[in-house]
Amino acid sequence: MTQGSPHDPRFRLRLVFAPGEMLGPGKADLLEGIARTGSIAAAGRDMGMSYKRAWQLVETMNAMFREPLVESTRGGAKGGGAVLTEAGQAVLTEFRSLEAVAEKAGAAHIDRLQAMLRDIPDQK
Amino acid sequence: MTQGSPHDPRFRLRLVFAPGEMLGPGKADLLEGIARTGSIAAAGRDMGMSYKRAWQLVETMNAMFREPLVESTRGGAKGGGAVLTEAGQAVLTEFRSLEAVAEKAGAAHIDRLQAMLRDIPDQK
DNA sequence: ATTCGATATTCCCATGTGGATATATCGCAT
DNA sequence: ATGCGATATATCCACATGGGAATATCGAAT
Repeated sequence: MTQGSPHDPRFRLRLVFAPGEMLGPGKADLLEGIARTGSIAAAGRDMGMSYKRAWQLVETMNAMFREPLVESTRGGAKGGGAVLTEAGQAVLTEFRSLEAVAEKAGAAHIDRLQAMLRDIPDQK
Repeated sequence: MTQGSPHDPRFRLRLVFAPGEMLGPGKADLLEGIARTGSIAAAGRDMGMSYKRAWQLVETMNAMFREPLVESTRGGAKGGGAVLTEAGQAVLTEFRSLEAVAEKAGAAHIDRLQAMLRDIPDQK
């Protein structure tokens, strides 16, 4: 009887398309952060991720999809920044929807599994 | 238009109940292997996993659930062995069902994401 | 009593993942 | 011209994860 809001921390879903080509919560959160902050560095900071790692994730995402998901600019008044491309928005939306429908579909199973745990965590 | 049979390698789902308490494809495969072979070591070998790791996974599973999922015996004619308890069977079945319904529910989203890849992997 | 095969448990080490750090570059604003 | 802030990129290193190997233990069968 636990209802899964957009981000249920219990439920993690990852798509493995090929070795080294995967999409999961980490990259999704990063895309979200970039969309919100307009910066790779700021997005990384917000989720306690080093800039190096954040940038690496962006690089692999841009490489694995037909069109880049993140567009970045250097220099300028604010030093630069990054924004989601149309493809980036689409991927993010699609993945979030996937998470939502998948978890909703499996909610009953998740609840039954959780009920079998020794110490049932605070539901949410 | 890709149909997800029981084990679609693209789709990986993990439940994170608490730090150190998670259930995903690895443990599920191991449970399956134990049920099939009647041995922790054999199950580990079958999936290229060291006995040490297989045993560790069994240990954590037995610890995190109210009742142990795997019951093991030492000594005897065949040296010993391991079988799934009723709880073990239930957890395995429940998790496989979860994977199935979750993937089926998200199939359209998965296909759309895959279609955006640079090189579309061999569907299956 | 000895053998046998699997579980149980420990120790050491290779590996790689990612953090920290340093540096270079860019372009607008002042 | 200089400063600033973010991207871009490489190098070094701490740490955790897990493999490999070694050892002990168990219980039925011979």
